[in-house]
Amino acid sequence: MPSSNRRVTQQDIARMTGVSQTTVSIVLNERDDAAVRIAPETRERVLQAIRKTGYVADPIARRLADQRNRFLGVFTYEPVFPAGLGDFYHPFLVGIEECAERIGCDLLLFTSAPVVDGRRRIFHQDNRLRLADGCILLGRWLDPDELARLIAEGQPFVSVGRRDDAGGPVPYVGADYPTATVAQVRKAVELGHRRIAYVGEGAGAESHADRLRGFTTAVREAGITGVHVRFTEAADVMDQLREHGVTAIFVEEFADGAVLAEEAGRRALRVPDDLSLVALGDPTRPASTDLDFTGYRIPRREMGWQAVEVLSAILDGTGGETQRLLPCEPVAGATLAVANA
Amino acid sequence: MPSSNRRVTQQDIARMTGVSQTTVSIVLNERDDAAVRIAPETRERVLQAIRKTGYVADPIARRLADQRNRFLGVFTYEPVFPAGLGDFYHPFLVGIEECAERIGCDLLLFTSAPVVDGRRRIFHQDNRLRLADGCILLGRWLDPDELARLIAEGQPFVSVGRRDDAGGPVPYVGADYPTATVAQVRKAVELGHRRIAYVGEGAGAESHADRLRGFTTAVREAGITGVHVRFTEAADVMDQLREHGVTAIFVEEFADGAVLAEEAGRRALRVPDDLSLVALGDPTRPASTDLDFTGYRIPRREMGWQAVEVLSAILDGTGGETQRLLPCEPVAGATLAVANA
DNA sequence: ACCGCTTGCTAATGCGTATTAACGCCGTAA
DNA sequence: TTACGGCGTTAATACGCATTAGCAAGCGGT
Repeated sequence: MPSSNRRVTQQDIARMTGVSQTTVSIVLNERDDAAVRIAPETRERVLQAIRKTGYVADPIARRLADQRNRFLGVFTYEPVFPAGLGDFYHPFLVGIEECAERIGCDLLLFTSAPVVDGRRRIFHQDNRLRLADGCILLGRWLDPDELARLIAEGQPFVSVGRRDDAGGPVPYVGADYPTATVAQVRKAVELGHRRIAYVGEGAGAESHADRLRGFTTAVREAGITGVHVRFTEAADVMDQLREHGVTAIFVEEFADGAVLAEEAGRRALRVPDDLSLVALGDPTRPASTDLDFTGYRIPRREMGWQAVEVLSAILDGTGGETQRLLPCEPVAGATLAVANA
Repeated sequence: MPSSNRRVTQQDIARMTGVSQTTVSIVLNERDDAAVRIAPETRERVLQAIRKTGYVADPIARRLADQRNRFLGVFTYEPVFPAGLGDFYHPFLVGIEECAERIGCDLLLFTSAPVVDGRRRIFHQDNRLRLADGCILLGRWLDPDELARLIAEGQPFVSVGRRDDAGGPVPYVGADYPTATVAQVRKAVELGHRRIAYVGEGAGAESHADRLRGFTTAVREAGITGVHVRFTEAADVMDQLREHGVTAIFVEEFADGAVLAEEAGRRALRVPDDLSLVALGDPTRPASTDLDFTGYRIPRREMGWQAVEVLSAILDGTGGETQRLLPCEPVAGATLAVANA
């Protein structure tokens, strides 16, 4: 019952028991080496003092000695807890947290990263990434220059989502968009579609490029016609698609799919009877629709989980593949049907 | 370009620059005492080395020496990122993150706290709360023993949600349930209700007790009849309420309200024509209902924000009220109408 | 009596930072 | 010439813990 304000330290316990601080540390850590041992009665005396005072080792000092703080940083260009609902990032974080809990690490959210030109920056006046043992990077698009610098500086990190090389291979856990997209196109081909379209950027973020690549590959493989249309305005896009005689549309962004479906309705086109729609992934923006879209699901939670797993392996120096692609789960849905045009 | 795995230290910078570790520390902390000063050119040399290496002070060491590292801890008894949707805690975290970003602190999520007896514990073998400068505690119910210990040990923390004294006043930012509840009851009274009920625990968590207290106060004030029924099964509860001739029900839990509305429907009772329903706060569990409930909204985001504000004040030693109650915003809704019984 | 071995413990050190006291230098006043 | 004070920097230390090397005592064997 020390009324003093100061925390009880091993030194205090040592003095109370008439032993050295080292002894207290040894007893605490239950070390049973041949090299260092403590007589049972001494051990008991120390333990009693510990119990009496309610002593707990200071985690800060412990980690100083450890050379590891067991913090995993989480960096996102947007706020980690977005204000908007229908949150795309949430599942990743669920996986990240679950795995972090499992391996006994705390998560450090870099909320203090200053916002420049409308988004956070990794590198800035005082880059706090180093505060953690390693970091998870989250975002549809990561600045290649910043990635390159991370690699050059040898900072342990893992990206959620595949990334192109940036002056070296980038450790990542991504979704296998090409394979998943190819599967969707094949399904459409089997249903008789011969003129299909990819609607979206198809470039910029790796996840977009990967989808388009899968689309293009499958189109060539099947020997059918595939057009690529950037999304601008629903009416314009739909005009173009109709001109090309497209019967199935593959949308990069779920939300764009919802908008196109609406436009189709306006033109008295039934989905999927007159026009098929396939959503290449989950909504990244809120989208309102009653349709049960055909497409695939990004294994977000699993990606988060495995990203932490890979990071952990990197930190432990355990070998292992540092680039992983996870399969997307197909969703049957109700917007893809037999071609009819 | 140090390819070594070790993190860069002040000592490294010092060696690179040909100065002492002390000098580096001084430059870093921008100390401008009369007692200790550094020539501008030396300072510049050091700063360049720091920039080149991307050095950041080890937060652990800093905290050991300095007692501060600009981390704010966030402790929750449940996972911070819950798997379920319709997440009750999310808005609190949005506010917490926003304010943390504002004051330039990073957030440390204590995901590593081990689960004992089905929930996380603050105190255990190595309590990591101290790793942060201060902590935000989140949860419907916080163990009073753990709170008492936090207070006794003088750990800086703030609870989101009002808490009873635990061996001393608990710093908190809570919602003013009593006032908000009184207002709802008064509204019902004005509409002619004379026999009303409170459905819920009304005890245990402070937030429950506060609601019931408001209810009781208002009932007494109005000189009407108020009964308290614990929620068990919808049918049972409804039976009891009908026996008492209740015309307006105040539910502690939104979800229970939804269930009761359903039960009412089963008995051909129209809401609100035959029976009024008031929800005392937002859903804490997912609830499916088409009803636009009358009641009030808990200022969750604002509570999170202000909790960080209070914590920051505590850490700075700035005075100020450490117990705040925020008003709840009334929601007109469509489930409270003129009494009819 | 000496060596060698075991047992039980401690002194010393390092981890990375912040702080304090002090040191050497230079110029100026006494 | 000496004393002195401002300037720029550093050596030393503390923080609380873990770890390593090593010390002292006891004991059996030659």
